[in-house]
Amino acid sequence: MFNKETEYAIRGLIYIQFQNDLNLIPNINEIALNIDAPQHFMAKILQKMVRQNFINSQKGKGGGFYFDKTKPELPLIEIILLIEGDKKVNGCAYGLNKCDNNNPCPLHNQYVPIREAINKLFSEETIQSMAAKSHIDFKAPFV
Amino acid sequence: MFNKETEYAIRGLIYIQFQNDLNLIPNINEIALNIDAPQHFMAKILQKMVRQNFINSQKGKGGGFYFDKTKPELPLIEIILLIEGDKKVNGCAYGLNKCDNNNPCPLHNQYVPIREAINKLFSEETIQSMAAKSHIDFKAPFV
DNA sequence: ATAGTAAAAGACCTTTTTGTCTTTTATAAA
DNA sequence: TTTATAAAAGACAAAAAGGTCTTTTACTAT
Repeated sequence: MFNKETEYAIRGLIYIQFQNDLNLIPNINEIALNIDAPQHFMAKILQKMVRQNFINSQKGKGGGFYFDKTKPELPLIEIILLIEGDKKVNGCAYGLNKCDNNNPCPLHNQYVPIREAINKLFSEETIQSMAAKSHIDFKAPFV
Repeated sequence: MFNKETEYAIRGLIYIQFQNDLNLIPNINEIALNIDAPQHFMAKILQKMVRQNFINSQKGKGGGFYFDKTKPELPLIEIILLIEGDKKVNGCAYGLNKCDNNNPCPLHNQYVPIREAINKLFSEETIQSMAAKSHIDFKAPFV
């Protein structure tokens, strides 16, 4: 469904939120280890998240990553759009650049409702709602 | 939704079927041109389709590609599985290797019905049913 | 037969994605 | 104020996806 970068981003953010809920601020090392992502690749991804203001970071001893609790929840779709772009979520499955009700590709009519369901799911589901569904035993479920 | 190879494969096969319906056997040059794919890349893809027995080919003057009319219709899912593999269509969106009702990822319950709808669509829709929905004016809709 | 045509095959190249390594900068605790 | 720590930055490398070019093989129409 998603590429690696998006997958790591989602898992990493959920891990951060999950730890934040326990009043902890995890660092990259810990995050990468627990969500099974390459450490430095994960670092780059989280830098991007910080630049986008999805999360905050703290340098130095005791530092790490955390969500601003005063901000609204972060829907998955924002992460997907940032990393994979609009085509991933609104593009034509057949590859037409303009594909709509007036100019439908051979898949259009059947595909549209599915695409809408996907959009709905990823707009409603947030990092916070997903963190709440996660297990305490977060470790190594990706093997 | 799909990678380039799958997209070209689907479009190419539909083009072939569409021309076959007019009693024509298109060659690679014509196919690539009309579906807006790179010629030699398209050639490789169609070779794969021939090896899988999805289509037949004919070398020499007047040659090209065609479907065996005595065979059943070709569902999209077979092409997708061949090129992108099972994960594309049955993988966990969150990246778990085992994700099921007993061991659900935070997206599982909401994602499963969508995945099933996608599977249903691509199992029911065939190259032949899509060719039947295509326009005579096949050319250059991909710009 | 043979000449022309079109697919098959395979070597090669480019771009994107994924991943690694090293250096720099900021911060907090001692 | 120094030291340890952790994020930021950026150069580099490997692998995968996407694409090109050339040669070989097979076939068909003449």
